[in-house]
Amino acid sequence: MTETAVESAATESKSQQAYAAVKARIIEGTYTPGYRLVLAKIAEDLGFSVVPVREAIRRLEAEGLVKFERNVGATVAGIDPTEYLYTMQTLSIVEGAATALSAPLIDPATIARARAVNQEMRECLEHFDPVRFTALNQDFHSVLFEHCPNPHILDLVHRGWNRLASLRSSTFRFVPGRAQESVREHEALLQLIESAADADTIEKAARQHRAATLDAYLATTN
Amino acid sequence: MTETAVESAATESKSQQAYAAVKARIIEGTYTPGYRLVLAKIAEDLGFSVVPVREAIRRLEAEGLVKFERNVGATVAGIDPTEYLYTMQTLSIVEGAATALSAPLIDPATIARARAVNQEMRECLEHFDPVRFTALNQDFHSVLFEHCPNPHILDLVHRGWNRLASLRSSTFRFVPGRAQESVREHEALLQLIESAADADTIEKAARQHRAATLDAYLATTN
DNA sequence: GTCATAGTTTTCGTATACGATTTCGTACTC
DNA sequence: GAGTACGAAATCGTATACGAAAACTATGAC
Repeated sequence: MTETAVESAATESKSQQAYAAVKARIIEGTYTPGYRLVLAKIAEDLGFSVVPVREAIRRLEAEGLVKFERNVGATVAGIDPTEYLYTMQTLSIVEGAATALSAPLIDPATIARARAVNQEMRECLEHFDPVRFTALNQDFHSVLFEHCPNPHILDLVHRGWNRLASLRSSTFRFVPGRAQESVREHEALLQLIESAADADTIEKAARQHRAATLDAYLATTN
Repeated sequence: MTETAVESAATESKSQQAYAAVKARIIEGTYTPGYRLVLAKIAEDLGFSVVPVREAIRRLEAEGLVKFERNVGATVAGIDPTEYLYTMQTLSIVEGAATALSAPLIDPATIARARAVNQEMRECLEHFDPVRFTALNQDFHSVLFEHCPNPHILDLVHRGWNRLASLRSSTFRFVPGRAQESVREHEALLQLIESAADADTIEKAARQHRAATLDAYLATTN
């Protein structure tokens, strides 16, 4: 479920390849926030010309991963705490909605898989492996969203995740105190889904799950 | 508040101009869904070369207004009823959230302005002016969102609106029966905001306001 | 009359080239 | 020593050009 680096078949356009390559580098942390993305340099690294690279960068800009300034250039976006707040708040809303929409379509087997992921997360806590924990956290929700009936909302969720991923090596980090609660909330969420709770209850729980992490962050800064 | 056609100052990059121009044409209905956007042709129309046009089209694709297929070309997106459902559902969620977030920041003067817009909408109903009604409807919500504290969510709202606008001349239309209810719901919403109702109540009302239109549409097709 | 096939045309995809703008470094002035 | 002005370098923005893929059309076989 981890994103493979993808040196995809030549059937993909170069702009597509450039997009995937730069995006991967941002998400995996090679290019950290503030890193200057010089078109010519990236083009040379990837082995093709600037036009497709430029297109890729603009696409990343549309997703909020890159900040582009006219006649100046592109940089990896966003260490701004305000931006973090916006992203988390938005994510809280769309994740809540995605969970509520998906819940009625989740079968017991899927619940079991999600529970297995959550169990792994518990183990990560014991061995203190925050990187894997974060990845699993995303996997957990991905499992829940597998049958999400609205791809638009799912897309918004993914965009939010990407944004957060790009902030990985910045000031916004894994909060140890939250992690244990997070695992507990996951289990509570699964039980709500199993018991076919009404959409509203599930949405609130899922929303709160994300919002609590934001609150934990805000608490550390105030 | 209506979008002026904008033959903006030459201080804007051509790709930016192309983006605005094509977007405007889609939203105003010159390019209807299915219309084929040939890069070379648009470039010639606008008086510059294909590269910036290409970039503009890709940007519009990211916003969902255009569908782009490798080695085939671009067409104006989306008359698909499914797509309409996704968009409306998403819009219901993000508008609900935007309204709830904005509500505490709305002052009496703003309420008054919103009410004035709503009054105009009532008059539009009497003269049967659906085009203006639709525009005013957007204005109404724009007024409410003026102080929305989360620009990301506001951006999602605008994207949804643009998508809907692009569908204007398609099968999804002004539903006369809904319009009267819509005006009533606007007033109810204003009263909730005035009375400082809790965020949850406001969010539900705003969400339902959009969802009801979707339901009305679905009722006509079933 | 329908289907398959080959050739033509259209259109996209990307490389290269050059002009425009910004930035950075240096020298000069106060 | 601080600030400003000028020039050089870096980088972006767009035009043009050509190769590649797909779509269209016409021709022929069954």
